[in-house]
Amino acid sequence: MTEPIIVWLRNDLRLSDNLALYQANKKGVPVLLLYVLDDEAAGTWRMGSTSRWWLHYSLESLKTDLQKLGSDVILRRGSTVDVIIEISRQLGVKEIYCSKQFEPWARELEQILHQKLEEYGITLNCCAGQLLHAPGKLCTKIGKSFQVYTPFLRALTATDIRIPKPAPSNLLKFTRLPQSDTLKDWCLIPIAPDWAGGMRKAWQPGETGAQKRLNSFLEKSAATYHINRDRPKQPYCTASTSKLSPHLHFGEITPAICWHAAKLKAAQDPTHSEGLEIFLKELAWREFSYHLIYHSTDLPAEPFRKRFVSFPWQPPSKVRSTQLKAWQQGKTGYPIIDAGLRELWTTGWMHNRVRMIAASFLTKHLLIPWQQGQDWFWDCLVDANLASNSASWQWVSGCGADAAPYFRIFNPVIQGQKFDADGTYVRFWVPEIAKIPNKYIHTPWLCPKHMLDMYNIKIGVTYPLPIVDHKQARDRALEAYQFLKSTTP
DNA sequence: TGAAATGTTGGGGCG
DNA sequence: ACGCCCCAACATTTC
Repeated sequence: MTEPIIVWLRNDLRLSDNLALYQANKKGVPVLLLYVLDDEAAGTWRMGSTSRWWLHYSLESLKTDLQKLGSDVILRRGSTVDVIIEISRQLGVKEIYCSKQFEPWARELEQILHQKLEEYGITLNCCAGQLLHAPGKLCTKIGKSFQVYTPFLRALTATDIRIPKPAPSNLLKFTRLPQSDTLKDWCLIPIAPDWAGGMRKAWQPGETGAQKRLNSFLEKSAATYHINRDRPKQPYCTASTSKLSPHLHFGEITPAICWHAAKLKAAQDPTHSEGLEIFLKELAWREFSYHLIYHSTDLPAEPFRKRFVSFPWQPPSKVRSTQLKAWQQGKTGYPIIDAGLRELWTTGWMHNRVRMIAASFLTKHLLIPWQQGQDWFWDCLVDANLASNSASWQWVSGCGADAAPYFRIFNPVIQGQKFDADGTYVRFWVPEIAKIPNKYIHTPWLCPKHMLDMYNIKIGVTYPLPIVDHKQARDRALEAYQFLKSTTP
């Protein structure tokens, strides 16, 4: 009886372009797929409730796909190291394949596992795949890591992107399957209360859903992506953006697949090339985030630009907690911000432009530390990704790599008027002010009283007054940022 | 992948 | 006819 190879699945819940699976399967011996839910290893960054919701359906979808090949995935909870060693010894496994993952805790886990397995004479093969290039590979001419996005992008596009591997057409069956949990055991989806209605409406987790999303993006949205990506219009519908982020995060599709598909489409149809150029740049931002967290493992906790360590954030207080809560619940009194936070709460996702506006508001108008926003996003986002989340929060608040300058403070009114000119987005997510005409949809507090009376809207009662005055908040933020000038970089 | 303040220009109304 | 003022519209700079 041949002993099987274990393919330890992590954020690579797919069959196509899965290098670990592909290489293991080439060996011609039975392949045992294993997923371990290990909250301990992830520590602070254990999956949030929304990610867990996604995970449930992503695994379910994977199971369905595997069943078509007569296979399945073993589910276990607990310490990854213990589980893998237990199963390996039980079945006499000599070789394990997995995808490399680059979160600091995941790298640590990989290292520990590697050592432990060595003691038992078991080999751990970590394959690349979740990124276009292994972080650490791209560096400047003098061998340093990139601090700025544009040169990083140049280096990235100058390098060949690997060709995706096909999904295996058959897997050797393994009959002596070890004990497995069921998805139900893990209680990943909410029962009472069931808060996931909006998520179900918005998403189809899993590899099939990911491929559908990519295809519909390439067909329907890519041509105008460079223009429409900044406009958060239609809720739930195929948006002007790709909405691939959660699929990419869970590895239901790889950036390499997206990259080549976009390149191919642009070559076939030149009218799509301008939009697709921008799409590729967005994939590169994702890479850049991983590049940053690879070289700065404290990125989720500490400002990249160290002079921000002593930045005068608003100290914890009752006022600050109240403001944070208003922001989280979408009750700041600024329609575009409230719409964004409510979209996040309902669907587990927020449009990119709105993420920037909302993050700028939290860190600059409210002077609340970016980590607080990061934590909220971590728990609410279906695409919660340690690298992107921390790099982006730092970017917005001015302390990140190649960050937005500190004085770039979004005016939530102007941003709303610019990118949600007809108020479609705001009206959907903030229905209590939906009847207000366009002219005042982003400034309901300026709407003439007789109109508000007509619509039965009471600003300060049925919809909040702005929790801070824009001008005052802006001046306060600029003042707070003043000290950075005198500090050495 | 800003916004606001400040500076400049040029057309039109007007004496 | 001409200068003056007003103020968009656009450009520059400052935060």
